[in-house]
Amino acid sequence: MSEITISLPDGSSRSLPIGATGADLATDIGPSLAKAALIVTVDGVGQDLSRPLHDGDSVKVVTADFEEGLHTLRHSTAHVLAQAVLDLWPGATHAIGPPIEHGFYYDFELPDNRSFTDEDLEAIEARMREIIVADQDFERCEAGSAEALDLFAEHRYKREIIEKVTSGEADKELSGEAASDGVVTYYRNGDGFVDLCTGPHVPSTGRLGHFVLQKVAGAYWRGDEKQPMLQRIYGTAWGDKKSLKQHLHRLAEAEKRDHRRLAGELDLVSWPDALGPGLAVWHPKGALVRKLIEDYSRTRHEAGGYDFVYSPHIAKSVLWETSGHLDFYADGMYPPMELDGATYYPKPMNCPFHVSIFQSRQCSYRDLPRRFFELGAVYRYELSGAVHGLLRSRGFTQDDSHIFCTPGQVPDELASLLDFTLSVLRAFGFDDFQAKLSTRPIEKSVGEESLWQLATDGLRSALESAALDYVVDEGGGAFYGPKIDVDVTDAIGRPWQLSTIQLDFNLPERFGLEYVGADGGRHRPVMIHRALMGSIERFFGVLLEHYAGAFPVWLAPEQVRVLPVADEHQAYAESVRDILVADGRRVTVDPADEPLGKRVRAAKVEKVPHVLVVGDDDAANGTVGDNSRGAEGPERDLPLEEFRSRMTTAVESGAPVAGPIANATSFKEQGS
RNA sequence: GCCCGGGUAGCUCAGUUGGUCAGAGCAGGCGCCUUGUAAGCGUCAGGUCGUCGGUUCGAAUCCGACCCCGGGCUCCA
Repeated sequence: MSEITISLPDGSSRSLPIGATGADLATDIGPSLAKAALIVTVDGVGQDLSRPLHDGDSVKVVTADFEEGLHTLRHSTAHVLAQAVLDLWPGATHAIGPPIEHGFYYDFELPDNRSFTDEDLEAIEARMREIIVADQDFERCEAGSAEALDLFAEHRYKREIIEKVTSGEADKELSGEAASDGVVTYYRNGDGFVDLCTGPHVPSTGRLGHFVLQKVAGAYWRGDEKQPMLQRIYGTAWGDKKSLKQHLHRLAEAEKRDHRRLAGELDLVSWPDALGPGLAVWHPKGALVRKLIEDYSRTRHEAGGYDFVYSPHIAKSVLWETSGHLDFYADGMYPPMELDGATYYPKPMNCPFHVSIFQSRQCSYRDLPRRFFELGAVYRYELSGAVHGLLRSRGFTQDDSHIFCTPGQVPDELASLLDFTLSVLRAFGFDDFQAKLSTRPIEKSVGEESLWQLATDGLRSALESAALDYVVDEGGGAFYGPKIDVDVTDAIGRPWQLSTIQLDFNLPERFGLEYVGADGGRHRPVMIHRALMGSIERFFGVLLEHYAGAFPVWLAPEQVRVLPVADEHQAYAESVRDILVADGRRVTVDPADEPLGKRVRAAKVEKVPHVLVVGDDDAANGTVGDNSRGAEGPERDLPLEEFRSRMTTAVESGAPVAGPIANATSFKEQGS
């Protein structure tokens, strides 16, 4: 046999001479593909174009249009980054440099423990471009471990990887960096630059170039805070100039949506230095939106069979000892206060209080499930570097509930809980969900196997009946029970983890919770912790970014602004306002002491959904000119009655009170 | 907590090598203008240059400590 047969993704097959490579295959298919090809996948596994194919291989020629192609391109760009850094700083050493979403990074240690500056980034980028222009081949090599250790004698992190990999101790992250089976693979290019790597890589550096270096950051070696802090350089890389440009544009757009920026611009929330990190104050407009969100939450919970409860912000240490928080969560708690000989802690969670309420009287199975709901403010000592606007703060309010039920009630309770969760999130314009089911950890956990089984099956069938996309994190659950986390995708495609439904077999045990069953005996209830928005503050921040500050009408702090054309229309403007206010709308009048254009602009900048301009014609005819957010231009001579009824429709469709939401997408349109 | 970069008026920022460097625009106050859909004109007021210490004849500028902010890392049972 002098030929091999290769099958292609479209089901066709091709014959090539023995010894033909991926590059040969691409050339055989067509010249433009040959030019665009970066690697091939053989039976789904990436491989350099220069490597030979074998008879019967199922091969895909991969270009930058495929995820694997971009991945390789970014990985190869990371190699060039390392090459440039090692060129420019003799004595520098490189650690790991993987591709990541949208780009890549590489970790380094520089001589004398120095770090990179912004000017360094420019120099590195310039050197990288020289390497790319030189069009150096990426050459795949193999070595025994002793030989490899010798090759990387000057590079302690590479040696550590080789040792870990060859002894079989490598974790997932490291094994991608080197090789397997006693053979170490590495790549060589240019004048002797070598890097440990399993590949594959693009054929030569000339295939790269649509990249920018973005930032320098510190990163612990192997992500362990006990290990040395390395210098990480992040970059982004794409297959062509246009994609790179688009990506940079998206980053700029995301920055414009930053909730911290919008919170200031729209006068919603601020973080005075005097309060301390992670602690915000809510200005009237922000507080109004927050109140609308909270009111909606309360209304839904009231209709959903929840009992409202309240609990204090601090409690004696015994409560936290019983709950176990002082054992496994002390680092996250604010420090204690000594009062009257007792030790009090600010609460990091609401659950022990709700448990206390459950304990306050004897309970029959007929009373279950009991669902306690509280917008409970908690305080957590987040690391100073972790604090981030409203998305990660030290004081926040959970839309927290604890449900106590019998084991038999668990499946139904979970199913209705998940429906409830999704329905509430949809009301805020989220309709793209991704869930994660976390199951029993392999190592220590509490609770009987049958209970874990029941709860995990319950969660799974709830996910399935809600037709929700989900992934399973095997063994990823907490030691005390399985859980579901729900992510939403926002208007520009970013995921946010909001909701959690967490089973707890531990707290009922620790507090000795009981109910009296139908058999007259005492039984232990199952407890479910759940938060839908998670934290009201964080949810508000996510909404602000989701809507880019343009809240839908039902949430907008100011729904309508009336602008009289001149002073003589002030009285009519006020009468329009009064009529709308009587309808329950939030309306202001901006008097004519500035030019109309300026006042229109101010209202637009503040993202008021409806700007009504009223002049002579309007006062005479009972009309308004509606310049609504997102519309192409103003709508003149609109009868006020018509505007009122449109507003009623808009507000009512925005905040459904109960049950499944039929037209969830409509709010998104209003928000745009 | 760790690495890097920052902190000048309410906001956004300019301030060269230490020496008329306390500045601009917007926002705010007061006048004028009376406007038909995204910035009218004039004028006034505003700052312990994050804080505290140091170097210097002299510090927004140099040094140290601390506070706060940003980007990462770690963390988010």
